[in-house]
Amino acid sequence: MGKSAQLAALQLAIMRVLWERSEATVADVREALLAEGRELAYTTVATMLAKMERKGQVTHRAEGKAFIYRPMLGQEQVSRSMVTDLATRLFGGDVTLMVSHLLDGSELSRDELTRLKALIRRKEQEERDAR
Amino acid sequence: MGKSAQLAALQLAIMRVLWERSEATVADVREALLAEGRELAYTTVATMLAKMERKGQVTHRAEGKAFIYRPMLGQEQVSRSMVTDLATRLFGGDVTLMVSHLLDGSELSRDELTRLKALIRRKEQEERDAR
DNA sequence: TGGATATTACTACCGGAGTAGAAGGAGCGT
DNA sequence: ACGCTCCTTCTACTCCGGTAGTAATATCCA
Repeated sequence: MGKSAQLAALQLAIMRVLWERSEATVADVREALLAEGRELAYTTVATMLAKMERKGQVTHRAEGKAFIYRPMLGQEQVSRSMVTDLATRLFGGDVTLMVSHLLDGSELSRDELTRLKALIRRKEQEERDAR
Repeated sequence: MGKSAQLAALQLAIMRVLWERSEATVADVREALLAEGRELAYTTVATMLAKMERKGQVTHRAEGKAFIYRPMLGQEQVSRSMVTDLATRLFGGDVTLMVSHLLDGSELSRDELTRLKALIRRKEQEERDAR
């Protein structure tokens, strides 16, 4: 059973950067966050990464003077556990309720709707195969 | 614009009790939480409710000796904002990704799948109407 | 009326997220 | 060799969620 990995806001933002680039220095992460509107001191990012390493969420190796950080949690794993956790806490696990709120809370392009239908069809297929 | 209402774990659990009963005393809330496995001291629940009142999440009126608390946030409102907030933080707002993880992370009955299809059809309809 | 009981009010504490300054080391250009 | 810049390390502080004890107060019952 995959352990439940909950990440707080900034931690998640940092992870997203690491996931995107596979690995990154403190400066890299900081710049990426800056580009999305989060102005943080260099040391703030460094401190966070150190704390996250202590918890096993990331690792680093030294390369020259700087540290290069890599994620230790998969995006899939984190996403899945955070999503299902929220679904549980909010709706007692009723997925349709969750999806319903998701749809209501956001504008959807026709393209996205098409993709959603495809997802469901695939899921139905799996369902059929399983029995 | 409905403001984004984020609730932490215990706060949400308390809210769920209030939503279910419309209103409740501290003892009521405590008992409900106890019934779902959270053993908390009476004063813990009271403190939490007081803190939540300071933030405008609940109100109370005195009736006899005890306070009766009522929620000040709608379940819809909170659900929607928490779900869309997570979708943003996790997938940059890509709803299909979110749904995808939701589907992968849980077993779905044929019934649920049917309901999901209905949801999407309804959404397509809205989309069409809107333009 | 007086004591037991239920309820609120106040205060305190812990841990974790988030934030950042100050200090110290390493490398580089000139 | 010197100073500048980039980097890590250490330390500290604030805020909030969660948790609960103790004190004060109201209520009810015998």
